[in-house]
Amino acid sequence: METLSERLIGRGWRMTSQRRVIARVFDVVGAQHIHLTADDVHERAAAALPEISRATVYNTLGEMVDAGELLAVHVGDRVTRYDPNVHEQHHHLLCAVCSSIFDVHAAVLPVADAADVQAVAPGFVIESADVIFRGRCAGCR
Amino acid sequence: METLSERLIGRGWRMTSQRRVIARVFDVVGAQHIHLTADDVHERAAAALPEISRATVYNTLGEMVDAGELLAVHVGDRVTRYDPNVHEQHHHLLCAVCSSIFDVHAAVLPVADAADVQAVAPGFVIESADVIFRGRCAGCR
DNA sequence: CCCCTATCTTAGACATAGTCCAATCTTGGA
DNA sequence: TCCAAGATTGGACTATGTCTAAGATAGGGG
Repeated sequence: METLSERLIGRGWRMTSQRRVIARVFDVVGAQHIHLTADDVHERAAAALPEISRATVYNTLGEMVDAGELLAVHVGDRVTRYDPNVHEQHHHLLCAVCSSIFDVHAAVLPVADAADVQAVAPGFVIESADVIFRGRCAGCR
Repeated sequence: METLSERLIGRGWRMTSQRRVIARVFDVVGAQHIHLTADDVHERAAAALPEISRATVYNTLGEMVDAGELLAVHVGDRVTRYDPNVHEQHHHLLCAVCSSIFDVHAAVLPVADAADVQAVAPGFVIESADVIFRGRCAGCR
């Protein structure tokens, strides 16, 4: 699979040094099971490009989400995390103790009962579902 | 069903005017489909008790969640909403346009494929699942 | 009924995550 | 090489939530 950097070039994005380092943060760690906060990304990007600003990191991550190249993930704290695994439909497993996040494929897509949906919100059309499975990972049990 | 106020007394909580007013915010609106933010609650509580402080509202809501009398709901913005419907297992329907939230019963409990969970997070034990169904309500289509 | 103390409430400072803006700089096509 | 569109910047600003130390109060024991 192409790297994030390559896909951005393919979209015709102007390739600045800032965007290159931000994309590389996700390239180097690999596409699986990465859920960095914006400030995590800023910290890692700044290791390669010390003068990069927080505003640029926030702007760029937001643009990557809009372009569908990153997924914004929320697990109940107030922080947005960014997940480069946009090519496989998946949900998230969250350890209640250590807050580790894992990508997981739900075997059964959650389906809301149609009659119930129409009872509580007549005319509502469901387009997608996000699931957070909560539990404990091996190390925290 | 008992009101929230009554249940708190049953738990042996000291009943201050502040707690009474906060509980009544949830009592008056009814138990279904209420998802107020802390500042919403503060505003409504202050209508009855103008000198109530934000800190008290935040503390009290947190204690009610810890006691299992309110549910803290997160739908992807950075705000915690408080849901008094703790007696029926349910998930949430979120309108992408107007951000209305509805309680809904998922007919099929989402179940992660056991083999996949063990592949990505060996030893992980799932204890619960939160689902947010995203879509559009009748008025926003 | 009143007092005492454990508990609750308070104002405001602080923390965190994210947004916005006007000035400046840079990329990449002509 | 030049230049305009677009990207980046620092820092002020907003929103949501947390913390602290001082003062107030509920409600049980006497």
